[in-house]
Amino acid sequence: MVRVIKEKNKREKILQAAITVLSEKGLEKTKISDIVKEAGVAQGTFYLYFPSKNALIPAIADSMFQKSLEKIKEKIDDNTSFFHQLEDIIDITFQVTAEYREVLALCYSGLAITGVLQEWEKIYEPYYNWIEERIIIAQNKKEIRDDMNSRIIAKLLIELIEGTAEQVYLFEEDEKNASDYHRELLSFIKHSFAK
Amino acid sequence: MVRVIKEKNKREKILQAAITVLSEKGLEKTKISDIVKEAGVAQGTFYLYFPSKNALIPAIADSMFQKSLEKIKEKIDDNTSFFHQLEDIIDITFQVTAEYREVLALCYSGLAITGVLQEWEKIYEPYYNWIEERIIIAQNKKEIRDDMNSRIIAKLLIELIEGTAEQVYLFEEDEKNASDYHRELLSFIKHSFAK
Amino acid sequence: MVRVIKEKNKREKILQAAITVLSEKGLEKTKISDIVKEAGVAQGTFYLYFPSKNALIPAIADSMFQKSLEKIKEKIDDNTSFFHQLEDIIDITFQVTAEYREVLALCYSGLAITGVLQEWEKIYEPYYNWIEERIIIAQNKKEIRDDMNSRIIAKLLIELIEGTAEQVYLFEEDEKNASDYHRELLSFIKHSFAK
Amino acid sequence: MVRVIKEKNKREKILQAAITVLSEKGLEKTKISDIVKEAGVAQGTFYLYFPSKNALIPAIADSMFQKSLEKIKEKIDDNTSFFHQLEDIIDITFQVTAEYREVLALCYSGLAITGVLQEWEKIYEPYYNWIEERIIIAQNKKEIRDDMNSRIIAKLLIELIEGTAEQVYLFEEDEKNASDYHRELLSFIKHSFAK
DNA sequence: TATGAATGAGTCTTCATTCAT
DNA sequence: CATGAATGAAGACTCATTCAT
Repeated sequence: MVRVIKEKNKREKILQAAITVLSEKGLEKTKISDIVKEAGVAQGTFYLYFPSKNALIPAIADSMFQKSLEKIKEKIDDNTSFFHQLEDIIDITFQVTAEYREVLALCYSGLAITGVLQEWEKIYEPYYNWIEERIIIAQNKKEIRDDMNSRIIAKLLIELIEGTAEQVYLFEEDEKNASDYHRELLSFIKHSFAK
Repeated sequence: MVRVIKEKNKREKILQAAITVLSEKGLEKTKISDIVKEAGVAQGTFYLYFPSKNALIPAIADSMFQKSLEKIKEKIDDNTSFFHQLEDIIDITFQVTAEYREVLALCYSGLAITGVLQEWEKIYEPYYNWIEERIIIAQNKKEIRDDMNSRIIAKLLIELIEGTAEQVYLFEEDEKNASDYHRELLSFIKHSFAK
Repeated sequence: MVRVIKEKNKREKILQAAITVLSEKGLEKTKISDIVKEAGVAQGTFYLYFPSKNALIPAIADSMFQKSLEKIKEKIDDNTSFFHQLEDIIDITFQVTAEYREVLALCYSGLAITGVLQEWEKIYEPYYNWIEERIIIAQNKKEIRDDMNSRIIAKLLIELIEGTAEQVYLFEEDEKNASDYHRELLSFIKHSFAK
Repeated sequence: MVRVIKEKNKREKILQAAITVLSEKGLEKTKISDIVKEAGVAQGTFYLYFPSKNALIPAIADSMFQKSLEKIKEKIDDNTSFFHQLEDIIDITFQVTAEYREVLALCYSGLAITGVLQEWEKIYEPYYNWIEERIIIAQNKKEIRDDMNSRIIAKLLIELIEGTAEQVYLFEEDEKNASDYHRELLSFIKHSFAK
């Protein structure tokens, strides 16, 4: 019993160590030896759980994303208005982006480097679906205009929110404008959905 | 004189070769030796024009971006309405993204790798400014609502348009939905700006 | 009881698996993991029966050689003439070489690698002795000339027969000349022994 | 001019260093780093002249063999009798085998390991041809019996001489019997060829 | 005996960069 | 400016072996 828990933890342990080290040093400068040292396992053990260094990136992206989505789903109250939900989503996205900025940058670049851009789509799929649902519900409730392709708009919405959060926390030199971006973003989106 | 021109072109020749090879093979798999072979120069010659391999990425990004912006500026007619200009911008962005999809992915990843994310801002600066100007003009002309921070909205706008284009041409499996995305995007933005 | 038999066979099972895999992949590319997979036992089990990977080679060589010698001894009729016996020996040597060509190549290379060339001598000892006996008997019977060192000639003889078989089945591209070699070899030896 | 000589020497330098080190340590234990240290060049330089570690073996075999054959050809006097020539060939083969025993063992095992046994044939081709010529000449001169396939007998002859030399210098524990082997071998062959 | 997850030492190879010509 | 042979640091990955169960 204890054994099973241990086994399950070993992959997770390596993954967490990888996130830690990669966040600090970036993809190129991170050596497998750094990761296993951080994880407290042997060099060879890494290769029992991951086929290669590059295989880490999608695994991390997936892990990161799971957490974000969980956080969002758990915070959002289905009984509040669509716009209120939107605010919460933006809040959380900004928070998560701020907290994990290095890892996110890593994921973007890593997926591009390793040439598996399509992986993103698979990872995002549940998020797209979940947002689309909210949009359809809001359309049915007549909260927002209904002459839009809910699927595409879900993607644009996520793209816009995450892109803005990245703009603030990854590209911008300081974050003091975060609240301005936040406000403008919300306003921009509200107008887009307004009937 | 002919010689001088040739010499002057050598940097450009290497840059073009780099774009070609990088587009085909991706960042990790592209070796300097591939680039110089493609360019038809000696290995050492590369280092006469670029200080290092990593220095290529910003140079390419810059080159790419110049072309895009030029194309946009030259196509946009200042006398048409803001929304008409918007349509043109979206058109061109989609075109450029489609044409240079691999290079763009490369630029994103490359900038993240080399840790010079702030470079982006410098490169984009003129574009931000130019869009901001259009927004201010449109606000003054009362074409669009004026309760928005023109600077921030310029960034959001560019982010949204480019993000959507990338969605279509980099992440999506096929491009047959391009026109749907195009239409929804335009509609989304129009509603945002509407008074 | 059945269990005991099974256990006893486990070493043999591993040895056979090793022969199979090594014949297919060669020494360098064969991993212990391949062998145990083929044998259907666990990785650690290998080390219950063999102290190391290199220990396989002499074990295989020995096993191979035992079989060959048994086959030869059982086929040879002591009552026939020396030259008739020679023919049979050549026949069998050609057969065995043809059947186990990869394993033989392996044994040669393996013995050289592990630096235990002298092992060969030990393994061949019984064969040398046996051939030498035949030679002495034939000398006593005046079937062949007797001005030769029976010990040395036994070695030369074996060397020549096996070398020729290897020439045909290991080095030659096709085996269609096997019978020519066979005939020339026999004739060559006969003349050597002739009074 | 000096430059050309230098270039030509660098590959040769590495090859000689490889022979030295491999003779001492064997294939498995020899590291590229040992070879380049011995050769006095950089690690990477090795790969400018040889595609891999394994590529050394055929190159060494070839080099070794060239030297032997040259030595033989230069020593043999075409005007002497076939049997006299035979004696010289045996002499030289014994000498060369004694001198380069480790390298020869290496070549045999190495070619087997790397699975390129057929290379041997290509390398030996000129030697086979040269011996065959002598046999044919001797047949024409009626020095030896002419009811033999000169091609095959050339191979058997070489096989027998080299095999015996290896027996003496590679497998035998001490070499004090060398002259006995030498005498028996010559006698064995003479009888084979006798009319 | 049997297992197979874990170990970690060990090395081949790559490739950005340099510099003598 | 141009060359391209030479450099050598650096690290991903392998795999024989061990040992707790």
